[in-house]
Amino acid sequence: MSKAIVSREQDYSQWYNELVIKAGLADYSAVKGCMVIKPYGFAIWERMQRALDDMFKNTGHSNAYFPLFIPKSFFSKEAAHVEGFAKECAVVTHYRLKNSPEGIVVDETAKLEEELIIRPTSETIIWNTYRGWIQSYRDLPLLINQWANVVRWEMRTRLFLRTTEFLWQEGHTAHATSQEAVEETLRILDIYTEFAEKWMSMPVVKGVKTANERFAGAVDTYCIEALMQDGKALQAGTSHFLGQNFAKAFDVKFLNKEGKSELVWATSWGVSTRLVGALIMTHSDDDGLVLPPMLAPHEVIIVPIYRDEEQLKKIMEVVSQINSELTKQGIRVKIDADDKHSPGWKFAEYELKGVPVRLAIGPKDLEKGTVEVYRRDLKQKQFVPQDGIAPHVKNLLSQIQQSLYNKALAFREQSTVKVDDYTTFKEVLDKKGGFVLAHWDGTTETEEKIKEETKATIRCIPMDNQQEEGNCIYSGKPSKQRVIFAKAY
RNA sequence: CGGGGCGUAGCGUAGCCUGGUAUCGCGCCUGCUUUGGGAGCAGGAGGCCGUCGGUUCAAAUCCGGCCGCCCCGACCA
Repeated sequence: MSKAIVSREQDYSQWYNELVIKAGLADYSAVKGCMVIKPYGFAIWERMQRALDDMFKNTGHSNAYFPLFIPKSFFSKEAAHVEGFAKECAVVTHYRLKNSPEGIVVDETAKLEEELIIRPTSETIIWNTYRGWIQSYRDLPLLINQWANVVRWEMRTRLFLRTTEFLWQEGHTAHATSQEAVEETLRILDIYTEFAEKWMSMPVVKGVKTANERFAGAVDTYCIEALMQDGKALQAGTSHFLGQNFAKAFDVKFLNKEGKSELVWATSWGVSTRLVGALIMTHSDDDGLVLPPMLAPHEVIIVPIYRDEEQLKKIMEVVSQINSELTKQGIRVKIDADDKHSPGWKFAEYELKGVPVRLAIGPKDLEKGTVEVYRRDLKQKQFVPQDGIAPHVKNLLSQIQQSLYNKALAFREQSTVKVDDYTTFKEVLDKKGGFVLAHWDGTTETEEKIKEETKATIRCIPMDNQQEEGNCIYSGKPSKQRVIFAKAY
């Protein structure tokens, strides 16, 4: 089977789909809109989970687990929240099947008294629970995260980027004061930023969503926005300051130090398996996946090259030695001494899978005491002495991690333009895409109009945005700052 | 839900217009030779041509219904 994939230039979305399938990250499933995450794809997600989980734990959060099902009545308690999610909820109405002449059918006598919603997010069930957990200021802050699956019945799906069921983490915290809750919201936004930039080598813009793009039920939604290689923006994570909206809806109060009863302040925040899609679209090329070492299931693949068993044995002595040196440095190594494929096949395969560094060791290396070192991102080969290989590779991996970030950042910078008139605005979005920095009058009406006419939305108002007098690109009304417009995933 | 495309071996496909024994490549099995960029040769296995119905002596091919998937758009992380 030829595993060559279509080029990005030819058809970007086909490139993406083929890459996901051929690199063995995921498969389509028997259920429309749902995917099977295959071991290699899941391994990447597991590395993401571990890194994020450590960061959450280091900032005082604990994991817990809440039910998949949410009573329908819970959902209707927060008005904006229901409205935001009502259109995409899967609903469980019955709890039994039975045999019939037509085969297995739903047993109509087994109807649930109250329908259960399959969680699209867990605010409601969690806040209903928190009511029982919080009585006094001593119970606060309550800092909880859960790793879970959620279901949102989307009209159109795309592997990792938008599937009907997806995996994520959702943090839900309760605080005594508004200020504390806002601080938490921003602390998490910083964690997401650090994760995206350090681990994924993916530069992001931190910002605030406009009213239009805000989470249903939030007072403020903060986000990190990344730019993909095709010039489209991707929201990589969100952190919400929920104010007292859910506390009001679920009557969650605490007694403060003065013995007075107050509503608690809340946050919620999440990132999902969508990040795997973001990772793919940020770094990969026409030969396949390119993974940043810190998230790659294997940082190094070692391919021995040999003619016969005897030679393999000799080469494997060197391979084992190198493997143990690398492993001692904490590097994740895979050795592929399999006889079923030729070295050439393996080279292509591990390039497709994005393994950052490949070491090839053959008879010539035995003679010369060298190793062929190949780096996936730049497709460069060099011969390096076996002596001192571990520090060399260690250094190379961190160079790759940094270089991927630099490259992605350079791309984003060159794809970010300031625009001051609507004609140019449309032209840029049409031809080039990318982030367009433009003045906006702050109204939802203008935002909607622009969206209708150009398909571009306001991705965010960047944090610490430079204040600058100007006129709205659409209405001409005065504006104090530029916001980021882009077409988005 | 609208528009487009597709359904033939595990995967990718030809054949369909103009009906008559189902094509090719990859993969798989056996053997030998190979192995530093997706190895070569020889032999072999594998098909209710998505599904239901119609037309016909005869249907992968023509006609109709249904089902499924992918892509583009509206909705959204």
